[in-house]
Amino acid sequence: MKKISESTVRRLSGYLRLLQEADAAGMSTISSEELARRGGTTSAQVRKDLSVFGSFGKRGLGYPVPDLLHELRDILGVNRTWNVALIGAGKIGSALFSYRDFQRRGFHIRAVFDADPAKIGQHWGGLTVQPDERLEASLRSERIDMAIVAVPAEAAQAVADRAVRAGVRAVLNFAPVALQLPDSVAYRAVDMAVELEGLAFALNGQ
Amino acid sequence: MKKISESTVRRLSGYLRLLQEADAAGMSTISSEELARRGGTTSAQVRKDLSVFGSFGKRGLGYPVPDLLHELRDILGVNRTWNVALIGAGKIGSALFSYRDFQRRGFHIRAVFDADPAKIGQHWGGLTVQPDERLEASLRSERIDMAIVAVPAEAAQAVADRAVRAGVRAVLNFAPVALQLPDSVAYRAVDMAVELEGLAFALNGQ
DNA sequence: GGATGTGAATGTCTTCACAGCT
DNA sequence: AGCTGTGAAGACATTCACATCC
Repeated sequence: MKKISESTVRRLSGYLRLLQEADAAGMSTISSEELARRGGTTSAQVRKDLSVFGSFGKRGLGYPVPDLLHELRDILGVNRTWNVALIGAGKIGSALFSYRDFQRRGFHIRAVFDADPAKIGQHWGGLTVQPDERLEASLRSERIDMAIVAVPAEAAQAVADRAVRAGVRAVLNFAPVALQLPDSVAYRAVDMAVELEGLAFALNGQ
Repeated sequence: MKKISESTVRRLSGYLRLLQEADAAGMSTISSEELARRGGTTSAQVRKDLSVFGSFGKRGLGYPVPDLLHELRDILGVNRTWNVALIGAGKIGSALFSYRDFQRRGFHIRAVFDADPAKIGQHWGGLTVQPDERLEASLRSERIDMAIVAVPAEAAQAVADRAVRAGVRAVLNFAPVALQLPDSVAYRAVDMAVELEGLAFALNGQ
């Protein structure tokens, strides 16, 4: 199978959201031109992105919204449920937890961990914040697929290593540090400082 | 001046952080090899990235840490202070606000807004959460450079438009929607769903 | 000796443009 | 007539490899 670039996958996520909106709005068909306009890209790009996975459109008409929606869910792997653990129950962890859109999209938070005794034992939704020591046991018993790392920078590499040893195959990192993980683990990082510095750079050159 | 790609700028942010760590650790010099290893790239890439802006290294030795740190701050535009407004005082807004690393890095939150009467008037640090109606006036009087959009998806485009009309030149968007803004405005988006779907895609193909 | 800086080569991504369906 | 699907061209980014200098 052909290798798909990260930017392509990011755009596919964008198309998925646009199609959900179009579907909710009752549109039965949508053109590459329309997807491009709303997603901030070009129609040729949209067609190339989709053509890698198949021919979903009808010439002269565009793409049937419900079908393409289904296909994109398949492609991205969100037609199923993923078990997610939240490591770190601080400000960011709590904001992420209450972002219920996750659940709706099939990412179910099954466990929450923290090292702070004041946090341990708190009830979050139907879950109890577990102590750091329970990490390995709980990740295994809950068959966690993905770990969201939301601990201080100093602690991030250590918990990520432990999560990977406990069978986690994907990590989403919010700590401001570049984690070193085996290539077999899918990795994404969200870093506010990087984004703000990117904006500063853009403003700096006028 | 040569156009710099977004991925280059992202890597420069990474080098900046690594240099801060190296500086704190008392290292006086660092090689492209070392920066590459810690930053997850290659030494040739590091040298190419830096060479666009000048010759900062010494052959046979590497890069002088304090000098390169200073240069990178200049390049990225973080040797000065930026005035930031936080639009939306919900869970994400509050997590972002308390992320004091911003201040340390020169991004000062000068104003917070929300449309919810229960939030308006709350004291956050030295700031008072202001009503939505005050947006334009306050953005102008505080000379806000950047707006962080942390409102629900439905409200995001409208507040972003108003912020831009009030003179904001950069937008960091946390709402799960693609904002349409003039090219003159620097734009970055952080979207949890996109990241999680990227991980799901990676796991899906084994 | 050792690591930078950089053209040249290679690889990847995007845009063009049009044949081919509906 | 309209819009997709796709080779070919073009633009862009990364890697190689080595002359250059401390």
